[in-house]
Amino acid sequence: MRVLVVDDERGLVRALQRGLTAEGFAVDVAYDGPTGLTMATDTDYDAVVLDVMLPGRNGYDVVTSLRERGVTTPVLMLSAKAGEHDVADGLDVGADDYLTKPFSFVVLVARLRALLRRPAQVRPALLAVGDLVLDPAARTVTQAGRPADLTTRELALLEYLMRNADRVVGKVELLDHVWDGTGEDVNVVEVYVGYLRRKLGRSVIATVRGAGYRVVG
Amino acid sequence: MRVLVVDDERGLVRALQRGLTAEGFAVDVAYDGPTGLTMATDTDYDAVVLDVMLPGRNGYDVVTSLRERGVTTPVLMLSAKAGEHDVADGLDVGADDYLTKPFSFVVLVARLRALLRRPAQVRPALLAVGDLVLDPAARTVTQAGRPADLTTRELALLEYLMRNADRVVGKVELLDHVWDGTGEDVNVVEVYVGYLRRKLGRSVIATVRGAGYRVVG
DNA sequence: ACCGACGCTGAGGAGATCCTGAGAAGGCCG
DNA sequence: CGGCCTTCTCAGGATCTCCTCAGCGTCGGT
Repeated sequence: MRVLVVDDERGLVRALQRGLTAEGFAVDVAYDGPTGLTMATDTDYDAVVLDVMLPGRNGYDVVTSLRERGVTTPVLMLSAKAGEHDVADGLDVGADDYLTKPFSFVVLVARLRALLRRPAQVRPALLAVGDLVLDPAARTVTQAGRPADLTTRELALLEYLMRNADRVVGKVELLDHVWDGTGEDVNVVEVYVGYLRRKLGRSVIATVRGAGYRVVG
Repeated sequence: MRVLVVDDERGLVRALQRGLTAEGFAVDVAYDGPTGLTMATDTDYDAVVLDVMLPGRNGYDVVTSLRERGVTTPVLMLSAKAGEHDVADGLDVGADDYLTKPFSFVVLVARLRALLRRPAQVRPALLAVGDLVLDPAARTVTQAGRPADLTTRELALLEYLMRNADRVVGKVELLDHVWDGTGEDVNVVEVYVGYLRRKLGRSVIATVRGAGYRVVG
Protein backbone atom coordinates (compact mmCIF):
# COMPACT_ATOMS: atom_id res chain seq x y z
CA MET A 1 0.00 0.00 0.00
CA ARG A 2 1.71 3.15 -1.19
CA VAL A 3 0.62 6.46 0.29
CA LEU A 4 1.49 10.04 -0.56
CA VAL A 5 1.46 12.61 2.24
CA VAL A 6 1.20 16.24 1.18
CA ASP A 7 1.70 18.75 3.99
CA ASP A 8 4.09 21.56 4.78
CA GLU A 9 4.38 21.02 8.52
CA ARG A 10 7.64 19.15 8.71
CA GLY A 11 7.07 17.85 12.19
CA LEU A 12 3.69 16.39 11.41
CA VAL A 13 4.95 14.92 8.19
CA ARG A 14 7.84 13.22 9.93
CA ALA A 15 5.50 11.76 12.54
CA LEU A 16 3.11 10.48 9.87
CA GLN A 17 5.94 9.03 7.85
CA ARG A 18 7.27 7.10 10.78
CA GLY A 19 3.87 5.97 12.02
CA LEU A 20 2.50 4.91 8.64
CA THR A 21 5.69 3.08 7.81
CA ALA A 22 5.37 1.21 11.06
CA GLU A 23 1.82 0.32 10.03
CA GLY A 24 3.16 -1.24 6.86
CA PHE A 25 2.58 1.55 4.35
CA ALA A 26 5.15 2.77 1.86
CA VAL A 27 5.17 6.52 2.34
CA ASP A 28 6.14 9.30 -0.05
CA VAL A 29 6.14 12.97 0.91
CA ALA A 30 5.56 16.31 -0.75
CA TYR A 31 5.77 19.67 1.00
CA ASP A 32 3.75 21.82 -1.34
CA GLY A 33 0.73 21.69 -3.65
CA PRO A 34 2.32 21.66 -7.10
CA THR A 35 4.82 18.98 -6.14
CA GLY A 36 2.09 16.90 -4.58
CA LEU A 37 -0.07 17.23 -7.65
CA THR A 38 2.74 16.14 -9.92
CA MET A 39 3.63 13.16 -7.80
CA ALA A 40 0.03 12.07 -7.40
CA THR A 41 -0.48 12.32 -11.15
CA ASP A 42 2.67 10.50 -12.16
CA THR A 43 2.61 7.73 -9.60
CA ASP A 44 -0.22 5.34 -8.97
CA TYR A 45 -0.66 5.72 -5.23
CA ASP A 46 -3.21 3.72 -3.29
CA ALA A 47 -4.19 6.81 -1.33
CA VAL A 48 -3.22 10.45 -0.79
CA VAL A 49 -3.27 12.31 2.52
CA LEU A 50 -3.64 15.96 1.69
CA ASP A 51 -3.55 19.08 3.84
CA VAL A 52 -5.92 21.86 2.83
CA MET A 53 -3.48 24.65 3.70
CA LEU A 54 -0.51 24.32 1.41
CA PRO A 55 2.07 26.62 -0.11
CA GLY A 56 1.74 27.15 -3.85
CA ARG A 57 -1.66 25.62 -4.31
CA ASN A 58 -4.28 24.70 -1.75
CA GLY A 59 -5.73 21.24 -1.15
CA TYR A 60 -9.03 21.90 -2.89
CA ASP A 61 -7.20 22.95 -6.03
CA VAL A 62 -5.03 19.88 -5.93
CA VAL A 63 -7.99 17.53 -5.64
CA THR A 64 -9.91 19.32 -8.35
CA SER A 65 -6.94 19.15 -10.71
CA LEU A 66 -6.38 15.51 -9.90
CA ARG A 67 -9.97 14.61 -10.72
CA GLU A 68 -9.92 16.67 -13.88
CA ARG A 69 -6.92 14.67 -15.00
CA GLY A 70 -8.85 11.50 -14.40
CA VAL A 71 -6.88 10.45 -11.35
CA THR A 72 -9.25 8.61 -9.04
CA THR A 73 -6.88 7.82 -6.19
CA PRO A 74 -8.70 8.08 -2.85
CA VAL A 75 -7.91 11.37 -1.13
CA LEU A 76 -8.10 11.99 2.62
CA MET A 77 -8.12 15.70 3.36
CA LEU A 78 -6.71 17.32 6.49
CA SER A 79 -7.77 20.72 7.72
CA ALA A 80 -7.08 23.02 10.61
CA LYS A 81 -10.50 24.61 10.24
CA ALA A 82 -13.41 22.98 11.96
CA GLY A 83 -16.11 24.81 9.99
CA GLU A 84 -18.60 22.35 8.67
CA HIS A 85 -18.93 23.89 5.24
CA ASP A 86 -15.28 23.26 4.65
CA VAL A 87 -15.99 19.62 5.18
CA ALA A 88 -18.78 19.54 2.68
CA ASP A 89 -16.73 21.57 0.21
CA GLY A 90 -13.85 19.15 0.46
CA LEU A 91 -16.04 16.17 -0.22
CA ASP A 92 -17.93 17.80 -3.05
CA VAL A 93 -14.70 18.73 -4.74
CA GLY A 94 -13.82 15.08 -5.03
CA ALA A 95 -12.08 14.20 -1.79
CA ASP A 96 -13.13 10.90 -0.27
CA ASP A 97 -12.80 11.67 3.41
CA TYR A 98 -11.96 14.47 5.73
CA LEU A 99 -10.18 14.86 9.05
CA THR A 100 -9.97 17.96 11.22
CA LYS A 101 -6.71 18.84 12.94
CA PRO A 102 -5.82 17.98 15.54
CA PHE A 103 -6.61 14.35 14.79
CA SER A 104 -5.43 11.16 16.35
CA PHE A 105 -3.13 8.87 14.52
CA VAL A 106 -5.35 5.88 15.20
CA VAL A 107 -8.28 7.59 13.53
CA LEU A 108 -6.19 8.53 10.53
CA VAL A 109 -5.08 4.97 10.01
CA ALA A 110 -8.61 3.64 10.42
CA ARG A 111 -9.99 6.09 7.86
CA LEU A 112 -7.15 5.35 5.51
CA ARG A 113 -7.84 1.66 5.73
CA ALA A 114 -11.51 2.31 5.07
CA LEU A 115 -10.61 4.22 1.92
CA LEU A 116 -8.35 1.45 0.72
CA ARG A 117 -11.07 -1.07 1.27
CA ARG A 118 -13.40 0.65 -1.15
CA PRO A 119 -13.16 -0.49 -4.71
CA ALA A 120 -10.95 1.96 -6.57
CA GLN A 121 -13.58 3.08 -9.03
CA VAL A 122 -14.32 6.28 -10.73
CA ARG A 123 -16.82 8.04 -8.57
CA PRO A 124 -17.67 11.29 -10.22
CA ALA A 125 -19.92 13.70 -8.44
CA LEU A 126 -22.04 14.11 -11.54
CA LEU A 127 -24.21 11.54 -13.23
CA ALA A 128 -24.06 11.79 -16.98
CA VAL A 129 -25.99 9.67 -19.47
CA GLY A 130 -26.28 10.77 -23.05
CA ASP A 131 -26.93 14.50 -23.08
CA LEU A 132 -28.38 14.39 -19.57
CA VAL A 133 -26.32 15.57 -16.61
CA LEU A 134 -27.61 15.24 -13.08
CA ASP A 135 -25.93 16.75 -10.05
CA PRO A 136 -27.19 14.93 -6.97
CA ALA A 137 -25.73 17.42 -4.53
CA ALA A 138 -27.03 20.53 -6.25
CA ARG A 139 -30.15 18.66 -7.34
CA THR A 140 -30.13 20.03 -10.83
CA VAL A 141 -30.56 18.44 -14.22
CA THR A 142 -29.42 19.75 -17.55
CA GLN A 143 -30.25 18.35 -20.95
CA ALA A 144 -27.80 19.29 -23.68
CA GLY A 145 -26.71 22.15 -21.43
CA ARG A 146 -30.22 23.40 -20.94
CA PRO A 147 -31.53 23.23 -17.37
CA ALA A 148 -34.65 21.19 -16.71
CA ASP A 149 -37.10 22.01 -13.96
CA LEU A 150 -37.96 18.84 -12.09
CA THR A 151 -39.81 18.23 -8.85
CA THR A 152 -38.18 16.31 -6.02
CA ARG A 153 -39.81 13.04 -6.92
CA GLU A 154 -39.11 13.37 -10.59
CA LEU A 155 -35.47 14.02 -9.82
CA ALA A 156 -35.20 11.07 -7.48
CA LEU A 157 -36.69 8.80 -10.11
CA LEU A 158 -34.39 10.07 -12.82
CA GLU A 159 -31.38 9.76 -10.51
CA TYR A 160 -32.09 6.12 -9.79
CA LEU A 161 -32.62 5.36 -13.45
CA MET A 162 -29.39 7.13 -14.37
CA ARG A 163 -27.43 5.32 -11.69
CA ASN A 164 -28.62 2.13 -13.33
CA ALA A 165 -28.19 3.24 -16.91
CA ASP A 166 -28.07 0.56 -19.60
CA ARG A 167 -29.98 -1.77 -17.33
CA VAL A 168 -33.66 -2.53 -17.20
CA VAL A 169 -35.06 -1.37 -13.89
CA GLY A 170 -38.31 -2.94 -12.75
CA LYS A 171 -41.23 -0.89 -11.53
CA VAL A 172 -41.27 -2.63 -8.19
CA GLU A 173 -37.59 -1.90 -7.76
CA LEU A 174 -38.28 1.73 -8.51
CA LEU A 175 -41.13 1.70 -6.04
CA ASP A 176 -38.75 0.28 -3.46
CA HIS A 177 -35.92 2.73 -3.98
CA VAL A 178 -37.58 5.94 -5.05
CA TRP A 179 -40.77 5.67 -3.06
CA ASP A 180 -41.28 4.33 0.46
CA GLY A 181 -42.02 0.94 -0.95
CA THR A 182 -45.02 0.59 1.32
CA GLY A 183 -47.44 1.10 -1.54
CA GLU A 184 -48.52 -1.59 -3.92
CA ASP A 185 -49.65 0.09 -7.07
CA VAL A 186 -46.91 0.60 -9.61
CA ASN A 187 -49.07 3.04 -11.51
CA VAL A 188 -47.35 5.91 -9.70
CA VAL A 189 -44.16 4.93 -11.41
CA GLU A 190 -45.86 4.97 -14.78
CA VAL A 191 -47.31 8.39 -14.10
CA TYR A 192 -43.94 9.82 -13.11
CA VAL A 193 -42.19 8.30 -16.07
CA GLY A 194 -44.83 10.07 -18.09
CA TYR A 195 -43.99 13.37 -16.36
CA LEU A 196 -40.29 12.93 -17.07
CA ARG A 197 -40.95 12.11 -20.70
CA ARG A 198 -43.08 15.19 -21.05
CA LYS A 199 -40.29 17.36 -19.67
CA LEU A 200 -37.27 15.67 -21.19
CA GLY A 201 -38.58 14.16 -24.36
CA ARG A 202 -40.06 10.80 -25.15
CA SER A 203 -36.82 9.10 -26.02
CA VAL A 204 -35.06 9.57 -22.70
CA ILE A 205 -36.73 6.63 -21.00
CA ALA A 206 -37.51 3.50 -22.94
CA THR A 207 -40.29 1.14 -21.90
CA VAL A 208 -39.41 -2.53 -21.77
CA ARG A 209 -42.77 -4.15 -21.75
CA GLY A 210 -43.25 -6.65 -18.98
CA ALA A 211 -39.92 -5.72 -17.39
CA GLY A 212 -39.61 -2.04 -16.60
CA TYR A 213 -37.76 0.96 -17.93
CA ARG A 214 -34.32 1.70 -19.24
CA VAL A 215 -32.24 4.78 -19.98
CA VAL A 216 -29.36 4.48 -22.39
CA GLY A 217 -26.55 6.78 -23.36
CA MET B 1 -32.44 6.63 -2.93
CA ARG B 2 -33.89 4.80 0.00
CA VAL B 3 -32.22 5.19 3.37
CA LEU B 4 -32.79 3.49 6.72
CA VAL B 5 -32.18 5.55 9.86
CA VAL B 6 -31.66 3.54 13.05
CA ASP B 7 -31.58 5.63 16.21
CA ASP B 8 -33.56 5.83 19.42
CA GLU B 9 -33.47 9.61 19.86
CA ARG B 10 -36.86 10.52 18.53
CA GLY B 11 -36.03 14.18 18.09
CA LEU B 12 -32.94 13.54 16.05
CA VAL B 13 -34.72 10.91 14.00
CA ARG B 14 -37.55 13.25 13.19
CA ALA B 15 -35.11 15.96 12.13
CA LEU B 16 -33.19 13.53 9.94
CA GLN B 17 -36.35 12.19 8.42
CA ARG B 18 -37.56 15.61 7.47
CA GLY B 19 -34.21 16.84 6.25
CA LEU B 20 -33.36 13.78 4.20
CA THR B 21 -36.83 13.67 2.70
CA ALA B 22 -36.40 17.27 1.63
CA GLU B 23 -33.13 16.24 0.00
CA GLY B 24 -35.01 13.72 -2.06
CA PHE B 25 -34.31 10.55 -0.10
CA ALA B 26 -36.98 8.01 0.80
CA VAL B 27 -36.50 7.51 4.52
CA ASP B 28 -37.43 4.56 6.73
CA VAL B 29 -36.92 4.55 10.48
CA ALA B 30 -36.16 2.02 13.20
CA TYR B 31 -35.82 2.86 16.88
CA ASP B 32 -33.86 -0.14 18.09
CA GLY B 33 -31.19 -2.56 16.99
CA PRO B 34 -33.16 -5.73 16.31
CA THR B 35 -35.79 -3.89 14.31
CA GLY B 36 -33.12 -2.07 12.35
CA LEU B 37 -31.32 -5.30 11.60
CA THR B 38 -34.49 -6.96 10.36
CA MET B 39 -35.41 -4.05 8.15
CA ALA B 40 -31.92 -3.69 6.71
CA THR B 41 -31.87 -7.40 5.95
CA ASP B 42 -35.30 -7.60 4.38
CA THR B 43 -35.23 -4.44 2.33
CA ASP B 44 -32.64 -3.44 -0.21
CA TYR B 45 -31.69 0.00 1.10
CA ASP B 46 -29.23 2.21 -0.70
CA ALA B 47 -27.65 3.18 2.62
CA VAL B 48 -28.13 2.82 6.37
CA VAL B 49 -27.50 5.49 8.99
CA LEU B 50 -26.86 3.70 12.25
CA ASP B 51 -26.39 4.97 15.78
CA VAL B 52 -23.88 3.08 17.93
CA MET B 53 -25.91 3.38 21.11
CA LEU B 54 -29.13 1.50 20.63
CA PRO B 55 -31.59 -0.37 22.79
CA GLY B 56 -31.62 -4.11 22.30
CA ARG B 57 -28.50 -4.43 20.29
CA ASN B 58 -25.71 -1.94 19.71
CA GLY B 59 -24.60 -0.59 16.38
CA TYR B 60 -21.47 -2.70 16.12
CA ASP B 61 -23.51 -5.83 16.58
CA VAL B 62 -25.96 -4.75 13.94
CA VAL B 63 -23.25 -4.09 11.37
CA THR B 64 -21.51 -7.33 12.16
CA SER B 65 -24.71 -9.31 11.77
CA LEU B 66 -25.54 -7.54 8.56
CA ARG B 67 -22.18 -8.35 7.03
CA GLU B 68 -22.40 -11.93 8.20
CA ARG B 69 -25.69 -12.22 6.39
CA GLY B 70 -24.06 -11.00 3.23
CA VAL B 71 -25.74 -7.62 3.20
CA THR B 72 -23.35 -5.12 1.64
CA THR B 73 -25.44 -2.01 1.99
CA PRO B 74 -23.24 0.99 2.85
CA VAL B 75 -23.44 1.87 6.54
CA LEU B 76 -22.77 5.27 8.08
CA MET B 77 -22.28 5.03 11.84
CA LEU B 78 -23.17 7.72 14.36
CA SER B 79 -21.69 7.93 17.81
CA ALA B 80 -21.97 10.17 20.83
CA LYS B 81 -18.58 9.11 22.06
CA ALA B 82 -15.60 10.96 20.72
CA GLY B 83 -13.16 8.23 21.71
CA GLU B 84 -10.91 7.43 18.86
CA HIS B 85 -10.96 3.69 19.32
CA ASP B 86 -14.69 3.65 18.70
CA VAL B 87 -14.07 5.04 15.27
CA ALA B 88 -11.56 2.37 14.42
CA ASP B 89 -13.83 -0.33 15.83
CA GLY B 90 -16.76 0.79 13.78
CA LEU B 91 -14.82 0.82 10.55
CA ASP B 92 -13.13 -2.48 11.25
CA VAL B 93 -16.45 -4.10 11.98
CA GLY B 94 -17.68 -3.32 8.49
CA ALA B 95 -19.10 0.17 8.60
CA ASP B 96 -18.21 2.37 5.66
CA ASP B 97 -18.01 5.72 7.36
CA TYR B 98 -18.32 7.28 10.76
CA LEU B 99 -19.67 10.52 12.19
CA THR B 100 -19.34 11.80 15.75
CA LYS B 101 -22.26 13.51 17.39
CA PRO B 102 -22.93 16.32 17.33
CA PHE B 103 -22.57 16.46 13.59
CA SER B 104 -23.88 18.91 11.06
CA PHE B 105 -26.62 17.93 8.69
CA VAL B 106 -24.66 19.24 5.74
CA VAL B 107 -21.78 16.93 6.57
CA LEU B 108 -24.10 13.96 6.99
CA VAL B 109 -25.65 14.48 3.59
CA ALA B 110 -22.27 14.94 1.94
CA ARG B 111 -20.95 11.74 3.49
CA LEU B 112 -24.10 9.88 2.55
CA ARG B 113 -23.77 10.99 -1.04
CA ALA B 114 -20.16 9.85 -1.07
CA LEU B 115 -21.31 6.40 0.04
CA LEU B 116 -23.99 6.25 -2.63
CA ARG B 117 -21.41 6.87 -5.31
CA ARG B 118 -20.25 3.32 -4.97
CA PRO B 119 -20.79 1.33 -8.11
CA ALA B 120 -24.29 -0.08 -8.21
CA GLN B 121 -24.82 -3.72 -8.90
CA VAL B 122 -22.74 -6.43 -10.39
CA ARG B 123 -24.06 -7.09 -13.82
CA PRO B 124 -24.39 -10.59 -15.16
CA ALA B 125 -22.15 -11.57 -18.03
CA LEU B 126 -23.15 -11.24 -21.65
CA LEU B 127 -24.20 -14.27 -23.63
CA ALA B 128 -22.58 -14.56 -27.03
CA VAL B 129 -23.18 -17.22 -29.65
CA GLY B 130 -22.07 -16.62 -33.19
CA ASP B 131 -22.95 -13.05 -34.09
CA LEU B 132 -25.69 -12.95 -31.46
CA VAL B 133 -25.10 -11.11 -28.21
CA LEU B 134 -27.66 -11.14 -25.42
CA ASP B 135 -27.39 -8.81 -22.43
CA PRO B 136 -29.52 -10.19 -19.59
CA ALA B 137 -29.32 -7.01 -17.54
CA ALA B 138 -30.24 -4.65 -20.31
CA ARG B 139 -32.61 -7.17 -21.88
CA THR B 140 -31.24 -6.47 -25.29
CA VAL B 141 -30.18 -8.66 -28.17
CA THR B 142 -27.90 -7.59 -30.96
CA GLN B 143 -27.20 -9.50 -34.10
CA ALA B 144 -23.94 -8.52 -35.79
CA GLY B 145 -24.17 -5.29 -33.80
CA ARG B 146 -27.69 -4.54 -34.96
CA PRO B 147 -30.27 -4.44 -32.15
CA ALA B 148 -33.22 -6.80 -32.34
CA ASP B 149 -36.57 -6.02 -30.78
CA LEU B 150 -37.83 -9.05 -28.86
CA THR B 151 -40.72 -9.55 -26.49
CA THR B 152 -40.21 -10.95 -23.01
CA ARG B 153 -41.09 -14.50 -23.98
CA GLU B 154 -39.02 -14.44 -27.11
CA LEU B 155 -36.05 -13.21 -25.14
CA ALA B 156 -36.49 -15.86 -22.48
CA LEU B 157 -36.63 -18.56 -25.12
CA LEU B 158 -33.56 -17.28 -26.91
CA GLU B 159 -31.67 -16.95 -23.65
CA TYR B 160 -32.34 -20.55 -22.72
CA LEU B 161 -31.29 -21.75 -26.13
CA MET B 162 -28.14 -19.67 -26.04
CA ARG B 163 -27.23 -20.91 -22.58
CA ASN B 164 -27.46 -24.39 -24.02
CA ALA B 165 -25.74 -23.65 -27.30
CA ASP B 166 -24.37 -26.55 -29.34
CA ARG B 167 -26.82 -28.90 -27.65
CA VAL B 168 -30.16 -30.16 -28.82
CA VAL B 169 -32.87 -28.84 -26.53
CA GLY B 170 -36.17 -30.67 -26.48
CA LYS B 171 -39.51 -28.90 -26.78
CA VAL B 172 -40.76 -30.28 -23.51
CA GLU B 173 -37.62 -29.06 -21.81
CA LEU B 174 -38.24 -25.61 -23.25
CA LEU B 175 -41.83 -25.78 -22.13
CA ASP B 176 -40.57 -26.57 -18.65
CA HIS B 177 -37.93 -23.87 -18.43
CA VAL B 178 -39.27 -21.01 -20.49
CA TRP B 179 -42.96 -21.53 -19.82
CA ASP B 180 -44.66 -22.53 -16.58
CA GLY B 181 -44.39 -26.14 -17.57
CA THR B 182 -48.05 -26.63 -16.69
CA GLY B 183 -49.12 -26.63 -20.31
CA GLU B 184 -49.15 -29.67 -22.51
CA ASP B 185 -49.07 -28.46 -26.05
CA VAL B 186 -45.59 -27.93 -27.41
CA ASN B 187 -46.99 -25.95 -30.30
CA VAL B 188 -46.33 -22.74 -28.38
CA VAL B 189 -42.65 -23.50 -28.60
CA GLU B 190 -42.89 -23.99 -32.32
CA VAL B 191 -44.75 -20.73 -32.70
CA TYR B 192 -42.15 -18.82 -30.74
CA VAL B 193 -39.25 -20.39 -32.55
CA GLY B 194 -41.00 -19.16 -35.64
CA TYR B 195 -41.16 -15.64 -34.23
CA LEU B 196 -37.47 -15.69 -33.44
CA ARG B 197 -36.59 -16.94 -36.89
CA ARG B 198 -38.64 -14.21 -38.46
CA LYS B 199 -36.81 -11.58 -36.45
CA LEU B 200 -33.30 -13.01 -36.46
CA GLY B 201 -33.15 -15.03 -39.66
CA ARG B 202 -33.91 -18.59 -40.45
CA SER B 203 -30.43 -19.92 -39.76
CA VAL B 204 -30.19 -18.92 -36.11
CA ILE B 205 -32.16 -21.87 -34.76
CA ALA B 206 -31.82 -25.26 -36.37
CA THR B 207 -34.58 -27.86 -36.16
CA VAL B 208 -33.57 -31.37 -35.17
CA ARG B 209 -36.50 -33.45 -36.25
CA GLY B 210 -37.93 -35.58 -33.48
CA ALA B 211 -35.56 -34.12 -30.90
CA GLY B 212 -35.87 -30.36 -30.62
CA TYR B 213 -33.87 -27.28 -31.52
CA ARG B 214 -30.26 -26.22 -31.44
CA VAL B 215 -28.34 -22.98 -31.83
CA VAL B 216 -24.74 -23.18 -32.93
CA GLY B 217 -21.90 -20.69 -32.82
C1' DA C 1 -44.85 -42.54 -55.03
C1' DC C 2 -47.64 -42.74 -50.92
C1' DC C 3 -48.61 -42.16 -46.10
C1' DG C 4 -48.29 -40.77 -41.46
C1' DA C 5 -45.85 -38.09 -38.24
C1' DC C 6 -43.89 -33.97 -37.42
C1' DG C 7 -43.11 -29.11 -37.94
C1' DC C 8 -44.40 -24.37 -39.58
C1' DT C 9 -47.24 -20.35 -39.97
C1' DG C 10 -51.16 -16.97 -40.60
C1' DA C 11 -55.10 -15.35 -38.28
C1' DG C 12 -57.39 -13.79 -34.41
C1' DG C 13 -59.13 -13.11 -29.77
C1' DA C 14 -58.48 -12.73 -24.69
C1' DG C 15 -56.05 -10.61 -21.54
C1' DA C 16 -52.14 -8.22 -19.79
C1' DT C 17 -49.69 -4.06 -19.85
C1' DC C 18 -48.98 0.65 -20.40
C1' DC C 19 -50.22 5.57 -21.05
C1' DT C 20 -52.71 9.66 -20.00
C1' DG C 21 -56.10 13.20 -18.66
C1' DA C 22 -58.71 14.62 -14.81
C1' DG C 23 -58.95 15.66 -10.34
C1' DA C 24 -58.58 15.08 -5.14
C1' DA C 25 -55.63 15.76 -1.07
C1' DG C 26 -52.14 17.97 1.31
C1' DG C 27 -48.36 21.23 2.00
C1' DC C 28 -46.30 25.79 1.51
C1' DC C 29 -46.19 30.66 0.96
C1' DG C 30 -47.86 35.11 0.54
C1' DC D 1 -57.52 32.42 3.94
C1' DG D 2 -56.59 31.64 -1.04
C1' DG D 3 -53.66 30.27 -4.66
C1' DC D 4 -50.03 27.43 -6.36
C1' DC D 5 -47.30 23.37 -6.49
C1' DT D 6 -46.55 18.61 -5.75
C1' DT D 7 -47.96 14.06 -5.18
C1' DC D 8 -50.83 10.48 -5.91
C1' DT D 9 -55.27 7.87 -7.34
C1' DC D 10 -58.44 6.45 -10.66
C1' DA D 11 -60.52 4.96 -14.80
C1' DG D 12 -60.76 4.76 -19.80
C1' DG D 13 -58.57 3.76 -23.80
C1' DA D 14 -54.73 2.35 -26.70
C1' DT D 15 -51.54 -0.69 -27.45
C1' DC D 16 -48.89 -5.05 -27.26
C1' DT D 17 -48.23 -10.08 -25.92
C1' DC D 18 -49.32 -14.40 -25.64
C1' DC D 19 -51.47 -18.34 -26.89
C1' DT D 20 -54.78 -21.34 -29.55
C1' DC D 21 -56.31 -23.28 -33.60
C1' DA D 22 -56.50 -25.02 -38.06
C1' DG D 23 -54.54 -25.75 -42.33
C1' DC D 24 -50.60 -26.58 -44.97
C1' DG D 25 -45.79 -28.01 -45.88
C1' DT D 26 -41.97 -31.17 -45.10
C1' DC D 27 -39.54 -35.22 -43.94
C1' DG D 28 -38.61 -40.14 -43.51
C1' DG D 29 -39.87 -44.75 -44.14
C1' DT D 30 -41.91 -48.28 -46.88
